Amino acid sequence: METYLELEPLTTSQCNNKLNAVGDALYVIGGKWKLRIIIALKEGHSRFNELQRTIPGISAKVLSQELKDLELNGFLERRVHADTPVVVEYLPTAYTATLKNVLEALSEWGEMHRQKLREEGNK
Amino acid sequence: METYLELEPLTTSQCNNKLNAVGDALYVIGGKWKLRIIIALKEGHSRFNELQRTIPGISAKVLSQELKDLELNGFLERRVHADTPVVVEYLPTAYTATLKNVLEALSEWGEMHRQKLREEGNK
DNA sequence: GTAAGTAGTATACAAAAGGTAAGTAGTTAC
DNA sequence: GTAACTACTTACCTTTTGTATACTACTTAC
Repeated sequence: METYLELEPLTTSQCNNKLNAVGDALYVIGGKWKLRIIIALKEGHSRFNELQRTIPGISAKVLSQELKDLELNGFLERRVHADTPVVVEYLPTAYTATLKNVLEALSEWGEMHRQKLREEGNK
Repeated sequence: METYLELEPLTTSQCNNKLNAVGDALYVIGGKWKLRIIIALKEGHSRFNELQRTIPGISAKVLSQELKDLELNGFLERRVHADTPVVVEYLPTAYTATLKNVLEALSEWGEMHRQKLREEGNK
């Protein structure tokens, strides 16, 4: 369509692919809690109440919803141990490991951004 | 606190830092549209209606809101050319460039995820 | 028996995010 | 003058997300 600007590195369709890919990613790992939960899982927190304590501000209802969502999308396995005290474990799957680069990039950028805000606050 | 698992690479405070950093990042670039708009800006689309055409599904209201937000957070510069037909340009700033790794990681992961979904659909 | 911990669900409500449709105010084209 | 394009704003509505509180059901501790 309108490619009237001198330097446009991507074609319209390539640009749309990139837009869609980022959209797809945000669709499954976007939102306030998904990545936080995934990080907590990767750190070894596997029990419901433990996760709720680890992630500040999340309610039982939202945690429950998000865990179901993450299970549906293949990011975790819900393992129920039907022993005397019923214990439920949420464990990250191999697919979760594919998010490594995303998590690193986001966490690095987030730290950098926080640093920037701190500096601006001191002005 | 509970470091009962054999392999826990981060301390509790390091884990919290990571959680917070990702939270900070999602706070400014999360949501349905922010990254899409940033990508469109980086592709050289700079005018309001052009952006609206480039980003499928966004309304004028939401685009307007998000542009204000992005400007406040230093991701773009709003340049008004007060010539006869008033032209407004939205231009990505140098700070936007710091998102490079984040965008690449997200777009790569998104493509991979889409591929996975396609394969599962064919089963 | 009472309190606290396990893993949640139910219910009601509030707030935030996002979407629709129309309007404004000016310019340009025919 | 009428239609279309520029860059939005406004009012209203729906959907999503989150909060708060209570409740189930079972176990362990005192």
